[in-house]
Formats: sequence, structure tokens, C-alpha cells
Amino acid sequence: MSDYLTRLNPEQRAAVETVDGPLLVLAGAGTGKTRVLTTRFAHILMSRRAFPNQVLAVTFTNKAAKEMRERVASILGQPAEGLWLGTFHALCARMLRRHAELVGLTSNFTILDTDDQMRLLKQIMAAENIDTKRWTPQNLMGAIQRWKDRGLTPDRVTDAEDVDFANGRARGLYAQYQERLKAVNAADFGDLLLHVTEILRTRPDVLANYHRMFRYILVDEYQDTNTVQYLWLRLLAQRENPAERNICCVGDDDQSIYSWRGAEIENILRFEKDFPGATIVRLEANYRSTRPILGAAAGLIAQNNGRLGKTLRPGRNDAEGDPVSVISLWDSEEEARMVGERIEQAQRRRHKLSEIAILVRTGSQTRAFEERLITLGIPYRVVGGQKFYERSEIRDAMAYLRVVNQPADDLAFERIVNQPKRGLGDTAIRAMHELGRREGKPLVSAAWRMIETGALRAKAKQSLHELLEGFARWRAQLPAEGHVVVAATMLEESGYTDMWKQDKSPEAAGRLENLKELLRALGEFETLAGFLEHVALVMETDENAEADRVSLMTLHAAKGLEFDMVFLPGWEEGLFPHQRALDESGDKGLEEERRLAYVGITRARQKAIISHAANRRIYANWSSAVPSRFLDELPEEHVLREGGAGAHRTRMANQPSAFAGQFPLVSRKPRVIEAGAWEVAQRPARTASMPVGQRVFHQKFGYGRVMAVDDSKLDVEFEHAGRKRVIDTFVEKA
DNA sequence: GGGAAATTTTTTTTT
DNA sequence: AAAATTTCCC
Repeated sequence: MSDYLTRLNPEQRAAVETVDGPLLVLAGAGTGKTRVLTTRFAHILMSRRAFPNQVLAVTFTNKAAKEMRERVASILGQPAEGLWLGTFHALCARMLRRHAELVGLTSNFTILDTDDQMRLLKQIMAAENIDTKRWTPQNLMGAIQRWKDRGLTPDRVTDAEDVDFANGRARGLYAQYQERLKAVNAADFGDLLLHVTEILRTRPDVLANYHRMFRYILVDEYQDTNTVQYLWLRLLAQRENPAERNICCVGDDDQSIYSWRGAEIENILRFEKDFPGATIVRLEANYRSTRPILGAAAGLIAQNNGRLGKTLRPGRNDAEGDPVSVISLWDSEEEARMVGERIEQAQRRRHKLSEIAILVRTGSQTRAFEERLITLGIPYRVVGGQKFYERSEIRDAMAYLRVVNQPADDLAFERIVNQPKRGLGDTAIRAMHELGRREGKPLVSAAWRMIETGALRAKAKQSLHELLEGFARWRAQLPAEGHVVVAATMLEESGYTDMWKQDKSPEAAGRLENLKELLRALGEFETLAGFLEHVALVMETDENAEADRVSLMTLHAAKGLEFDMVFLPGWEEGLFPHQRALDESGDKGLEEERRLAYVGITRARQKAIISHAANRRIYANWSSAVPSRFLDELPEEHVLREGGAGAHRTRMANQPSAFAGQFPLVSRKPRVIEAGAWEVAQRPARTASMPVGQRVFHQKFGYGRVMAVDDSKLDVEFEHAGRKRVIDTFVEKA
């Protein structure tokens, strides 16, 4: 028997060996989901059921795609090339380049970044005289994205799916936006899927081609598919002969955390209806975490309704371990200190930093931990965050490259035409647009014409002329010099690097470094077009992943990863579960937040440390924070509640010490933050609103007077701490 | 048109 | 508190 099969448990083997017919694998966290997918992929190839290019394998993230590629290669013992393996978007981009003309594009179409999209929408809205104070471009962008997520081209948006925007004009604006995209030969992210799905459903010949080609389909993280992705998959999988519907979807309804991006948990729940006779395999043996971690996670997720129902059981018999720690702290700074100390402790015990992660709910939380880790000299890496290719200097440089690659890329040209300053402001650019539209030519042509017509001031005219000649020259140099040399020359000659060299701001040096890094990255690609495609779809650089560093990232970014020791800070009402999730999606939102908590806990192999702070700084002000309801939902037998430094802080509260000078701590009713405190702490019961003018007392700020009331939030002028915004349930009448 | 100054917003999660 | 955006003035 093949060696790679013997390393699987019976459930996993069933999932790998059931190659024919539809298969749904419900794989709990840490049950070897990736191993099953990759082994299955390899098994299909090794058993000669299909050639490598006859298997379609879809993932959600580039990280997952990369990992799958590597693991398949390692089982096969050779590089896995020519595979249709990638994210939905990457695969669709590849397909769309083959059939671009069917939706009115050419195969070298540009993939827009979000800046470009916004700029385009703003232009359209301005032309339509829409009040952008009341109806923001962001709102419209969101609506368009949601439509695209559901596979709705403008003509398919029905009244029922319309949104309240600018007196019902959203659909029309959407149609215009799509027209403009076509005119500049561009597709946004959503279009990649939307266009391909549209092609597949209107062109049976094209679809039949793909049916012939893809004999096996593998889908990772199926619970996160949105409607258009679902339609795309269904079109490709629903072959005429039901016996040939070889689609295998792997997912976990308990880890569905992307509904805000249009993911429909329904997709996984109705798999059996879409594919009658589907086999369902459950993977429930967890090989990752200790018994208390699994117990805590299970207790939490059990609070959700409408689950497909899986029970994780420890797959290892040595899975005993420490209980999950729940630590209560005074404020977010103390929380960061606690995490830092524990990491130092672990470091002293020779734990690898790369096996430690801090997982936060929102990106903004990373900062406090970064500062602490820097102070302590602990190396760390922030995963995700502000991405390299989203930095403005990188996007500018990319825009230069895009114009070289495709002169008709209006959006790129517009971005850099006055960057560095060339004396071309709003008026000039608007005139350029006007001219271009009238003649049906790209902006670059319009710019040439404007130089001839003399509609510009001398200075602007000259510098624009230089830029245009520059582009012609750089483009001509491309074949002989290569894209790296041309890119470097271009950034020099256009004055772009000079602009940053002369910039006195502290970030300027870093930006110049980033530009060098960009040139280095560019060198790793054979062609300029290849590089641009990569950046548009991958958006990240994979640098020094091997170094021994603590990982710092959002819970979303952590999905699919695992660490020995995981910190889960900020478990407070409003932050986690996040207020916006509750406000916008109610119970559904709460359940998704709970799944996110479940994802967080199950990332840990050995030790999970959950914490919450009683006070947290929001924007510039301190606010009180109630412990998250999720803390109550953790089963007591798997949890150790610790007071953290709260106890010692309380003892000092009688003497003005820790916060002396900042906030004189008036200890009228010292609140002990320690084990058990969350049981006493009230939820924000809707009773407390205070009248304006009421004198109040607050634990952290002392005495003050209510100046304004906004629902549950009060603006209070404190006697010592100044004006703060606090939640009404955290002050009492004085 | 460009820069400085004043004002407003920011913090949900991402391919 | 910092960043982004708008307004103001030359």
C-alpha cells in the first residue's frame, strides 16, 4: 500500500480514498484538514486518475495555496507545476485572461487596487452631482461589492436587492462604474469572479471545455464561500454525467468568520441538496491541542445554534495539559505588560518565539503589544497589517510601472501625473479627462494633445512633456535593458525618488528603503506583466518567515495557523464581541464573533492565555470595559481564573502612586480586579442614563459633571482628568 | 496650484 | 494621539 496513506487515521483515509463522486469533509479545527486535502490531491495524481492540469484546487488565501503546493510537491517528490491551484481570485484571473473578450476586455486587462476603485467612483459621483457628504463613495463601493459577491451584474440587480442610496441611483451608478472599467480595460477584485461566472453561465461551449478539463475539484474552507464563488464552483462541478461530479469540499461551519465579506454559511449546509448522493466524512479527532483547550473551545462553541454538529475529541492520548488561563487586568497597558512578561518567562524556559502568537480582534490592538515587545527587546512580526503593496510610495511606483506596461491605464496615469508635483492640479486633470472622453482616447493621448494645444501654463506644459517623453523612452528601453533597470531609471528620471529625498518628514527614509525593496522584488519576476499580476493578487511579500519571532496578528489572519502558546487579549464587551458586529448583525453577528473566539482558542497547541482589561483607551480617551460574555461561556473545569497584577494594583490604590499626576485615584470604592470579578461586573444594563449636569463619580477619573449625553455615552468634564467620553453604566451619581 | 492650517475621522475582520 | 481630509490663504 502506498506509504502516504498509512499515515492517516480511518476517517482521514476515507476522505482521501473516496475520490469519485461528491464529498463533503467536515473537518474540525486541528483534525488534519490540510493533510487530507494535500494527500487527496497527491493520491489522485499517483493513482493516475488525472494529470496535474486536470485537477482544480481552490483555496481562500495565498498562504494556503502556497502550503498546498509545497506539500503536494513533497508527497510527489517533485515540484508541482502546471497545476490549477490557487485562490478563487488567482484562478479566475487566469481564466479571465483567456476569455477576456467575451466580457469586453482584452487579455492584458489591469486588476485595480482599492485606491483606483475609489478614485473612479468619486469621479462618477462627482459627474452625477451626488452629495458625497450624505452618500459616501465608501457606501457605494460597499453596495457594489456586495452585489458582486452575490454574482449580480448591474442588469441582474432586482428591486428587492437594491439599496437605499442617493434616491435609488445606486444601480445606475453601478452600471456606469462597470462601463468605465470596461473603457479603461480594467477589472476590480470582484469582477474576476463575476465576469468568469457570467461567461460560464452564458457560454455553454466554454463551460463544456472546462468540464472536460477539470476532472477533480478540491475546495478548501468551503464554509467561507460567498454566493458568486458558490455559483462558479457549482457551474464547474455540475457535469452532465452525475457520476463525474468529483467535487470535494472541506470545511468547518464552526470556523465560518467571513459573512461580512458575503460568505454564506448556507453553502456548506446545503451541500447534500446540491449534490445528491454526496458522501459526508467527519474528521473529529484533534491532534493539535490539549484536552483543556479543546474542552474550553467546545464549551464556547456549544452556545451557537444551527451547527452541523461535530464534537472534537482529543486524538492523542497524551493530551493532558494546563487549563486555559483567564487573566483580569486593570488596563490595556497592564495587559501588554503581562503578555510581555509571560513571553519573557517562556523565552527563559527556552521556548521558541516562533511558537508564540498574540491574536487580537482588531488591527489597532497590535500597537500596544508592539511597543511593549520593542521595550523588552523581543523580536516580533506583524502578520497582515499595513501591507507592503498598500503603502502609498509603493502604489505610486507601481502606477509608473503600470503606465509603462500599458499606456492606456488611465487610473495609473492619473495617480502619478502630478506626483511629484508638476503643476498639474484639479483643473488641468479635469480638462484632460474632458478631452480624452470627447475623443474617446486614453488620458495619455489627451495629455499629448494638451501640450500641442497650449492649454497649459508654460511650467506645467514643460514638465508634462518631459513625463510623456519619459514614458515613451522607458518603454522603448524595456526590451534591451530589462524591467528592473528601466524601473530604477524611471523612478530616478521622473523625479520620484528625488521627491522623497527632499522630503524632511521622518518616514521619508523608510519610503526610499521600500522603493529599493520593490526593485528587489521586481527582480524575482521574469516579466513586468507577471510582476504586476502577482502584486495585484498576492499583495504580500514573504520575507523572513523563518526567523524566531513572536507573531502578532488578527484572529482572522490566524485561521489555519497553530502555535504552542497563544495569547488572546482584549476579551471585552464591545471589542470582542465587537460592537459593530452586534449592531449590524445582531445574534448572527454574535455567533460569528463566537466562532472567531473558537478559532482563536483552537490555534493553541499547549497553552491559551485569555485576558481582559477593565479600562481601555479608545481613540484618545479611557473608557471602562466589561469582561466579554465569552468568558462566562468557558466551562469552569478547563479554566484557571487569575487576577493578574490587578490584586497588587489594588493594594496600591489607596496611595496615589501608579497614576499619580495623571489621574489622582480617589479610592472610594476600590474595585478589586481579580478572580471572580467578572461575575460581579455588571453588563451594561440599560438603566443608567444620567441627566446633563449630574455630578458623577468614575473609578478611574474621579468626580465630574455630565456635559452631554449621547445614548449610553456621556461626555463628562472631570475635575482632574479633563473631559472624557465614558459609558453611563460606569459612572455613578455622586 | 500649492502648501499650511484647521478640522474631522479613526477601529472589524480581507481576497 | 495620529492620520486623513478639508479649508484657507498666498
